Amino acid sequence: MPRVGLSQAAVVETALSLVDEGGVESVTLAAVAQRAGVATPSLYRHVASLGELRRLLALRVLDEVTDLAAEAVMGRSGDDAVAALMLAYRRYALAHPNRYAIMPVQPSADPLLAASGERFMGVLFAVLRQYDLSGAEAVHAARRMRAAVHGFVSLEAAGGFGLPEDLDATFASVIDMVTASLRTPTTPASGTPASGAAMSGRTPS
Amino acid sequence: MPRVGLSQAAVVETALSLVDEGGVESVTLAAVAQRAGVATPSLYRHVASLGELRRLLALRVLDEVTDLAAEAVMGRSGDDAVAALMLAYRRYALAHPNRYAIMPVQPSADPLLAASGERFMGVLFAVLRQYDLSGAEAVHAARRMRAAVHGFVSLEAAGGFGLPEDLDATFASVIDMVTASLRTPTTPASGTPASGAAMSGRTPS
DNA sequence: GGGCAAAGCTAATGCCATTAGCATTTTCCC
DNA sequence: GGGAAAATGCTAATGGCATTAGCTTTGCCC
Repeated sequence: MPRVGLSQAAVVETALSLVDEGGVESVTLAAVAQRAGVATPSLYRHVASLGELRRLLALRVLDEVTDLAAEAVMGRSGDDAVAALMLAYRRYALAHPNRYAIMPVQPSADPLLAASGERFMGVLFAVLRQYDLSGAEAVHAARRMRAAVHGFVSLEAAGGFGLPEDLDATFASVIDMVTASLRTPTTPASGTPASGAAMSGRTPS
Repeated sequence: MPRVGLSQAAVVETALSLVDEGGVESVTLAAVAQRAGVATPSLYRHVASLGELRRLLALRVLDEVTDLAAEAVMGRSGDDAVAALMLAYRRYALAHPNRYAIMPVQPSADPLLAASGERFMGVLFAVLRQYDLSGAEAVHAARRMRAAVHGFVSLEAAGGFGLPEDLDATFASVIDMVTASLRTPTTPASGTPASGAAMSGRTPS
């Protein structure tokens, strides 16, 4: 038997091609093995289980998104950096919708993903540096940004926006919405949720 | 054999309890059957397949969210209505995180979900009535709102926010971010909104 | 009380993940 | 170069699950 010369990286790569073609649910060890030209149990030499393979796929996606986001942000600051980050993020999800669908949402819960999750969060916070945000405000701001991009992009990648209106235009308005909220200082801690809704009329410039 | 007296509704209800306890992946026909006190193949009298059961679960969640959102909005308008809608939406997701995880993202694609999806979208648009939005602007606004709530809430329900800062406060700022963007008229026609920040620099490739 | 549809059951099939144990290849050390 | 040791692959077997086929029983309607 000529040995195939598999490796964990090769297994993940094969699985990734299955993700791209048919989404996560099409990733079975049987399918990966067939595509790799190997019997199913042979995969266990490179991967502990189907579950681990899935986590490795999530890691790959997280790293890809982080790399693109980090690169997009370099040499920019303020609104420009935020926009570049969000655009790069969206570009990835549109280019690889099935990959984006397995973007891990809570990487800190998995030791395998934790470090990459830190790096990802680092990029988000780095982009906020130019705004004058206190520690807690920066956290709220990063969460807003993440919620907005992830929300838009996950819906879009899943085909969730049915109407014909231009999605580029919507996303541009999402970017504006986020950057405006970063420029607008929040009223510190005065009770009711949405209390700031009262203070209207900050026009973004 | 005393007949159990199952029905599609009862099967869905049983499956829903499994969702609450262990997430969607714990919903197997075998588990539902066991909990219902019936042999697995008996379920096929009430449900066409596991796939259909999953879609019925998604329908249920979509309807529950829509009901709560619709009720929250009644008798309110403007920022107040938007805040109430978003808060009710979040309240549902926090009360039933595993249910929210199966909230259908593209209901229009499934005949079973399409009508409920329309109703859901109807609530979103109804809430925007008080703002002076053109047709296209209303679509962009509804998408922003949906992206922001869904993004925040899906991340939160999945445990995606690891830092200790108060999530109620973050969500309040998300509401402010959205309402502010609704109050701020977008510059019409002369280039897309955010064209300056968003489009000025695209990262290579 | 007889018949009929609905609701349930058992048996069987096939796919999948996973484990155990065996064969073969590669590596690496001398 | 040669041989042990580790790494890589294989076949066989197990058990869970969804699904189908075909049979039995129940409940109801007249």
